[in-house]
Amino acid sequence: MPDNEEKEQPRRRQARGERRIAQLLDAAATVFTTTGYTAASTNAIAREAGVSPGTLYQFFPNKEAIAIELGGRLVHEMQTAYGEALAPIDPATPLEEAVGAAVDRFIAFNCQHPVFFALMHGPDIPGRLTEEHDALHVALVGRVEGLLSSILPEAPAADIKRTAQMVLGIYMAGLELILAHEGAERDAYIREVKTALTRYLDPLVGDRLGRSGLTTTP
Amino acid sequence: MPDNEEKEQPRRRQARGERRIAQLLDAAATVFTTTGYTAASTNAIAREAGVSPGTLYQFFPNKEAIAIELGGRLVHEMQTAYGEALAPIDPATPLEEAVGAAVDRFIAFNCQHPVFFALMHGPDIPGRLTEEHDALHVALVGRVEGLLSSILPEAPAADIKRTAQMVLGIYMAGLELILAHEGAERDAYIREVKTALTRYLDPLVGDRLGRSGLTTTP
DNA sequence: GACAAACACGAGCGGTCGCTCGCATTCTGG
DNA sequence: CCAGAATGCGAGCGACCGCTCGTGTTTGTC
Repeated sequence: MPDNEEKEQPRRRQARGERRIAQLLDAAATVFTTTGYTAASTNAIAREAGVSPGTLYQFFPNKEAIAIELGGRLVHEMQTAYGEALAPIDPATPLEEAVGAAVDRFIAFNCQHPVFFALMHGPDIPGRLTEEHDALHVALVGRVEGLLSSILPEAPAADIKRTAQMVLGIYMAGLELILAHEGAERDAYIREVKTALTRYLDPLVGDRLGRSGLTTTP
Repeated sequence: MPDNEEKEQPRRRQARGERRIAQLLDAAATVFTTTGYTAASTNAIAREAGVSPGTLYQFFPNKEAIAIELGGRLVHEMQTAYGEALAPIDPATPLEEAVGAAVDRFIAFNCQHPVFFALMHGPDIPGRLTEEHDALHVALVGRVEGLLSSILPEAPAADIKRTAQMVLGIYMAGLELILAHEGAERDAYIREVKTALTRYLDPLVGDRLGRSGLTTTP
């Protein structure tokens, strides 16, 4: 069977259809952000997009598929974002700068796409999306682990893993505070998150670089 | 109308009724923990408690009231718990001990009552319960603020507030990790949370106690 | 212009959920 | 012991939600 071009794609989208899809995803983003996934009704999404429920179901087989598609696009964008944010391991740059740059990237992304936080942190997200979120999470943890173990090659893997998880946890907690504030106060919280992460990590990298760490009772 | 004893209390509970209420609240706790508030159905709670839906509604006017009552009791217990955990400001004890003791208290509470975390962190909690949660949160932040400002009397109130919020945020993030693990790994995460909090706060109190803080470029 | 496919509509189907109501059973006070 | 309150039951009501389907309109192709 050499010429079944795709597994299933008897649908030739027109330009109008692509526009509708984007329209519906935008509407879904706002509805999901305000009410969460479960409480969001497909009729409400269609209404927000200015179309009928039937129209919505011409482009998405069910409610979950909307979240999947939306989440998928966000994850894709996120991957490029954190690829730029965490990829280059530059041992020469001081910790504060590295942390600051990474945090700034992620903050910018989450401020541009508030749905992301809402979709990925609700306890009511559909199964398929949970997998994507978990995959993204372990990818992020893996990246941080890679950075940490390149700086601390002698540390046990389990310790590295815990530290990476804590780093992400601290960042997430800070992100919630950051998104809850605006203007100058938001900037202050951004600085505070960077401070917290730097203080948490400084004793680790400080030891290696021969700086004065917080090692007690030498 | 001088003798309307209470606003509304024509209901004289029997011992059996009190037992049923406790039974229903226990059932609600398990259902809420496993499925969250919105997804939890009153019929499921009644089934879990081994009673009929009608019986449930003899003791609670609606689904929200169940969560309210359950949340109220938890908040009450929580208040005594954090009263013991954060009340005594002992400037002599080292930071690590103080943080460690406080964290241990809260961890113990949350491990005994996993509903608390589920109810207070779902995006779908009913309005009245959100108020209780917010009240508890500002109370906790206030306590931490009090502790911090007693140690750092010269620090601006806004900075103290942000630090207190970050402390709670780091703890909450750690709590999620702690609850997600068991046994030795859980203990390791408990230690990690204490480490993170200590490192975050040490430069602040370290300055005051004349220890070597992380103050850069003096 | 003709024809098919893609697009759009919205009433409504099946199902679930919160909650009610009529009635049976058990407890309590006099 | 008995009247009445408290407790218990469970079928089912009304509302909403995800989703469908028959029908009509627009778009691309020849």
